[in-house]
Amino acid sequence: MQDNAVKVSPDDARIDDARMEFIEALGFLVEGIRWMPRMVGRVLGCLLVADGPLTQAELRDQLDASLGAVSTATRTLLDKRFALRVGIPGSRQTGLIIHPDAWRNMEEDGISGVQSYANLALHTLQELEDEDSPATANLRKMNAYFVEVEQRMREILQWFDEQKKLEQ
Amino acid sequence: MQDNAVKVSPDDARIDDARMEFIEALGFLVEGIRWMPRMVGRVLGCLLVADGPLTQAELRDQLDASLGAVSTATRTLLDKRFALRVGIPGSRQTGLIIHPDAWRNMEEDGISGVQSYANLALHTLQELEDEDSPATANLRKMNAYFVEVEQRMREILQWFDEQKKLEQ
DNA sequence: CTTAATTTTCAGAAATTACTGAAACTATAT
DNA sequence: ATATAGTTTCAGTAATTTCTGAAAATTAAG
Repeated sequence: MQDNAVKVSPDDARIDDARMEFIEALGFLVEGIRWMPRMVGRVLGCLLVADGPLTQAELRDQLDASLGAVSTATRTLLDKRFALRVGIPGSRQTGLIIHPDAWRNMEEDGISGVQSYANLALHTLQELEDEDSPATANLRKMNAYFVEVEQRMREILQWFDEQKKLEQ
Repeated sequence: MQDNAVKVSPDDARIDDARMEFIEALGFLVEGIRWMPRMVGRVLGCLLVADGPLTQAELRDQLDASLGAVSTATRTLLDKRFALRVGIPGSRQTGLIIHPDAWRNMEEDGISGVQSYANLALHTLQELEDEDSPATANLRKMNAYFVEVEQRMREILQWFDEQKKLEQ
């Protein structure tokens, strides 16, 4: 039927536009994170809106980038446990998918950064031998804040674990 | 008394070392944030371990940096509401101190970043017209995560407000 | 083992970032 | 009003980042 063929194509195109917009927008957001080039965000975006594993060659085609850039971005996502490799039986290709725990892993990694700030303040407080000055008051406030943030981040990890339980 | 004079001086030196270490360490931590040069962290560090307002000239001396770099870092800290200007009566100098709500302001700013991620996922979901695919499942998980984080960050703002009430 | 598809690594180029030092600007004390 | 201490801006430079494209390495099928 002609009607059908005419109708489906534009729909598909619109969906592709939405996905491409998402990929580029995520690229910009991720670029706002240190040591996260835009390409990392774009590859992450591709994995998020893909309906199955993607090879690096497919990512290169979708993003019109070099294989080198895709490989580097892929490594970053694997290192950060945002992406996962999956084998494709009967093929020497390696598929990439979004890690099932990508966001939980992101949260987990964030905790160590927050701890660095908390520990730095605490360590300096100890060096200053608890004298009572504006400086030590500042450091105590700094430490209290980052300890509080860490606590909340741990609660988010628990939230993930409860979610997972509910799914099963 | 000689004993006193001999004893106090090394103590002071040790304290200064501790402060300088703090300043440099915070420089490195802050350098880990996009669009935050190390100098911003160092100036922030100076303000945190200072026992009173500092002028830009004093910051330059402590950090052995150029006035230009100090001025730019100062502007960044003022824009982000990490630092506050205080007038010094009878002087044309402007003092800089750590903002009393520095960490609360940091948290507040962080929320808009998290919202960007949540909104991007939601917007793309709407564009994809709630089809039921792996892609939309990914986007729903992404949105749920960032909404959850936003909620926790708002709780931290409340925690700050409660703290402030207790202080008074 | 050989071959071919795929991935990684790396040199070089382009773009960006962050500093210095000097000149321009601002504001206050006299 | 003037002089001067203090601050900002900006051109130039050094360092860093991120990409491309090609060569090297890896891996699995035949």
